[in-house]
Amino acid sequence: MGCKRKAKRILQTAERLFASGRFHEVTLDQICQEAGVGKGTIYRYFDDKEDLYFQVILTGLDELVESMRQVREQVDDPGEGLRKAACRVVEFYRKRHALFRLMHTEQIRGSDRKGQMWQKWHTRHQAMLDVFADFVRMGIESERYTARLSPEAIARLIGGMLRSGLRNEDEMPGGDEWPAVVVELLESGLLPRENGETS
Amino acid sequence: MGCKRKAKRILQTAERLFASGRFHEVTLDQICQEAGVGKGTIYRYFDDKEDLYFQVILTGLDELVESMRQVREQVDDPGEGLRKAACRVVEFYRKRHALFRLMHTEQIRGSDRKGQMWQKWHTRHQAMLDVFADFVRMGIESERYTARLSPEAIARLIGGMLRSGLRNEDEMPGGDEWPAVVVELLESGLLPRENGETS
Amino acid sequence: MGCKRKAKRILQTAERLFASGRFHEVTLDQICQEAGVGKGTIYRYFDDKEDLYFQVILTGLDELVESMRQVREQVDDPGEGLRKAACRVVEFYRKRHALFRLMHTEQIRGSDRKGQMWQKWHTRHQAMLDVFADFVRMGIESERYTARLSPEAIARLIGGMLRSGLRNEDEMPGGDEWPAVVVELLESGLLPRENGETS
Amino acid sequence: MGCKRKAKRILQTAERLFASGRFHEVTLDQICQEAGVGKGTIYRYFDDKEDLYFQVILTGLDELVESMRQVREQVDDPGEGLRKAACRVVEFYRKRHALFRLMHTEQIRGSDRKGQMWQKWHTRHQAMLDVFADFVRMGIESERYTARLSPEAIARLIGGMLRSGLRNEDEMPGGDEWPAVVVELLESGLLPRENGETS
DNA sequence: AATGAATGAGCCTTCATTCAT
DNA sequence: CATGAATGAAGGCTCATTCAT
Repeated sequence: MGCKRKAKRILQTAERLFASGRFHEVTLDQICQEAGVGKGTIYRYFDDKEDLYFQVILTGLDELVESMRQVREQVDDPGEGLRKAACRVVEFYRKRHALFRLMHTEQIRGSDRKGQMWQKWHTRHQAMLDVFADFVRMGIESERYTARLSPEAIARLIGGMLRSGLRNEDEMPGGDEWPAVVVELLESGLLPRENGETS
Repeated sequence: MGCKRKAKRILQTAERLFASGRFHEVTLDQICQEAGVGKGTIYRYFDDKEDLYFQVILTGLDELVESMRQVREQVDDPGEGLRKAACRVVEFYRKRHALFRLMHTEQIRGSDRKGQMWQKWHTRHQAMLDVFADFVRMGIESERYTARLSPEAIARLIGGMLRSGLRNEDEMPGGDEWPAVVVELLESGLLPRENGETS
Repeated sequence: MGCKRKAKRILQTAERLFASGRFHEVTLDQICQEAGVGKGTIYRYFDDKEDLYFQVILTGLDELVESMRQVREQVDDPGEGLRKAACRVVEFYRKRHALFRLMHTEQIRGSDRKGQMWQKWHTRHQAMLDVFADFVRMGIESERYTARLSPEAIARLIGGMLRSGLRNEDEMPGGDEWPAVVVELLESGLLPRENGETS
Repeated sequence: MGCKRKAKRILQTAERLFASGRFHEVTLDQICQEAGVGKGTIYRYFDDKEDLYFQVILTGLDELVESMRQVREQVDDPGEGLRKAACRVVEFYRKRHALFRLMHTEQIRGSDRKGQMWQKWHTRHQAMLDVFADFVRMGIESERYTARLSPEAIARLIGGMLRSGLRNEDEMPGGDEWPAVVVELLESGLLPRENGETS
């Protein structure tokens, strides 16, 4: 039966609200009100407010990770892979704008339940970055790329650039191309090349 | 006389505590306790908890901006400028680790007082990025650099990479060199060069 | 069901406590404690402490006004009407001694929410005095009374006398008669009459 | 030396401010600010906030009592005495409008220091009313007045009427005459007289 | 004597959580 | 299962009072 329908509604509403304000500025009253459920219902599906918060994030990240893995399986060329993956990330966060803010909140390390949650966040975030890292590694192993940094480090740098780009899309080139442009910049660098071709 | 001494103490304590937990997890009791001042004293120097929070951020950013501007005035070469500026940012955040978390929290836009605070944050953040953008522009105008992105956009990308690097310094090359390495990567790109020189 | 039961309990307790001390001397802790409800419950039924305060007053005044209007509908003779109305006022305040203090507190004029509350207070207070004024007007129109003051002014004077009497009932004639005696004094005056009849 | 100057300034400012809001709405910061003295200075002349509050009231009442006693010594005729005393009260409160609100606040009975203060208030208030009572008694003893109420009770009634009149001067006859008119109403009554003359 | 920065007890208010219906 | 009235712990904030200068 639609017993998970309500959980879904709660998650969606929470995603929207948590994105519009800080944790302590969003009340469970707001969430259950806008989700159209009773306040107690939240506690039937989630342990507490913190749990709901993390479920929103983890559920979202799961979708993104799944989407990224498809790219890795479908593309062989490192450059194309990085570009597609980058576009995939940006597309995802454009649609789920609310999630964007949540995902990149600084985590608090700890050993309690909250710490375990961040552990899960870490795993998924890593899984997403691994797609970038895999393509970079592929490029290095095929001697197409050369770099003084590890694939993992480069993956993080890509992540950082995409994040900055998303936060300021108005400064980026229009359309859906900018993630590709960013990746190409990383491939070619700022210094002009003799055989200037990039892709 | 040391009439501002207390305000300083409060700011420092608040910086440390706000960095160790989210806004709502830090109580004014903690702050005044660890700062060694009475609770009311906080309100002599700051409007309220929110104001204190912002002052911590803005005060920190001011220091960083000042430090960055020195680089711009001391260095002429674009590449060296970018490297030094990048190192300056990383050095700053290493010393003020606590500030790092705070500075990159997602801002909430608004027209009220909180919105005005974020406006100020924006101004300072922009001023910091402008140093990067200026060096990039310098490089482009001297035809040393070539890029399909605006200097401002590239500045943001650098900022994003540094942020990612700082959050995962263990994955970056050891020592104080990695910011320079990151800048060099951006300069040279991943694709191998015929005349392999980098800087 | 008894969903308003708690609000009633809160109002009654607040009436008693507010009457025993000034606004700032009564704490919500006292109120909810003595009312046997949780502190948060107060805020389910009232906006804040100030609102509770005004609701106590307005609710009480409503009862009095209702009681007064009955007198106006039941009595035709001006003198009898004034006497009965006066007795009604005094009886009411004797039973609701706590309310007496509250009702005659000086109001603060203003245009904010507090001002609106006092506006409501004014309306009800006026409605109560109108009963007196109506009887006086009736007496004047039937040429039974003659006066250099408007019925409204006389109504206020009656109100003032009753207030003074209530505050010092020990100086007034015993029993329930003194309000009637006061009205009769106003009717006949202090100067002796040739045909000494009073009522 | 002018060491009492400051106390005077504080009293005057406090009188104005206490009249403009309730006890808890007036802060010592406001008072010392508007009085142009340091906050600590208040405590050199007054025990605490409560003490200052009462000193404002008592000081004012003392002036009024003094003024009333002059009337009693200068006038012999009961009617004229009552009229002059009534006018004196109204004149006083017109000039010291701020005091009016304070003087008629309901007192809280108690045995502590606050209770002692109200005791003093009572003494002065009684002294003021005694002037009215004395004239009434004079009238009764000279068989000019006849009444079923004691002179003290009638004095209170007069006080009550004047209070009501003051609170609603716009409803009273214009000019300075209305206190006299009120007293004359009490003398003559509402019922028409055969030999209609009043004074 | 005068000042006003500093204090901290105390209070209002919020809101996550519970549980009777 | 769902609800939302009730709860009370917790925290932001105020302001009377003190005391070093």
